[in-house]
Amino acid sequence: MSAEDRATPGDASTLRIGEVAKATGLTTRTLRYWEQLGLLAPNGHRESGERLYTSAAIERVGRIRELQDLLGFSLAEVKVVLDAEDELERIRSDMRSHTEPGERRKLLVELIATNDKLLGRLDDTLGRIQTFRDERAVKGKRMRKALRELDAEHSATTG
Amino acid sequence: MSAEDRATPGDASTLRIGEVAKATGLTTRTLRYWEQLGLLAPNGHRESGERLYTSAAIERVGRIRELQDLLGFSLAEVKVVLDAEDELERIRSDMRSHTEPGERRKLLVELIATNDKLLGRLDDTLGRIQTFRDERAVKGKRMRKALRELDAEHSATTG
DNA sequence: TGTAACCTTGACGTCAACGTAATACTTACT
DNA sequence: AGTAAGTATTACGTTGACGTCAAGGTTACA
Repeated sequence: MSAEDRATPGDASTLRIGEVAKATGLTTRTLRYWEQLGLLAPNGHRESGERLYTSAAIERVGRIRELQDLLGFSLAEVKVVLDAEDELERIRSDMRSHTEPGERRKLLVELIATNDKLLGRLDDTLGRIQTFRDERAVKGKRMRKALRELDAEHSATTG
Repeated sequence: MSAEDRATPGDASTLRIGEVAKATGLTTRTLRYWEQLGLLAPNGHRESGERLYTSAAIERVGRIRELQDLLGFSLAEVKVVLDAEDELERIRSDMRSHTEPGERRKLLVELIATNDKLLGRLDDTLGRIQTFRDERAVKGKRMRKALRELDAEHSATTG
């Protein structure tokens, strides 16, 4: 019967959904929801229907959180990025497969465009946050100066 | 009757809510909602109750959007930052008021702490986005290399 | 073998940040 | 003065990203 299972169920590196949840700090609900959105699929299922993951899922969760929290992407946007990454991985591991060179080239060009677009977006965001940061730094200096003046005034009064 | 109005209603620089909306690209609903949250108050009202703004409101909207979109702050977090900024402005314009120096100093120290905290958060975010960006750049280079190799292979076949 | 802990699939609830619609008054323009 | 366009308030609807039961099957360990 173990031959029926897809995800090497006896394997020590096989994780149940609760284990992935615990390892990532997410809830099982979130993991199922993300699966529903096509962000994170289990490696396979047992006959009972139980989801089985590998440790790669944990890394993928980290990637998703990075995009979600760090860059403020919606899960739909995250999916676009991850799909591109997956596509790239597929192409790279599939490089000498039976796929036609023309087709492969087309995919690559598409990926490069996607990547460049993302890079542009990142640079834009970086620039704007940098500007904002610098403004803040200037304000901080002004505030410290005001504080020093206040203290000098006080010591002049009391001294 | 015009003497009853608070916000210099005949003034050319006085804006109705729809004008602010048009100038900022927001809806009037959003402006009223933000007002409800204490983020953006009109400069005054007409007797009819109509809200009246100045161009400062437009700048403030920009500031809110910056915090909201750029840094991914919730409107509650935005409020904290804006309140601090307002407080600073009040202190600066009010520097020789009747407020006690001790009190002013305390406020200033508090503002500096808030600002430093925000700066730290910004730097953290900047660093992480930078890392992410660099990863992407590396991947881009790899992709371009793969593309070149693909093209070289093809020209070798056909040439 | 029992049974507590875990998993499954629904399905309804929640919270932020608005959208949208209804009703009534005001402003602006002809 | 008439009327279209704008505004106010109130209130219910929506969307994303989950939380939280409920009912029932499965796993794992004593």
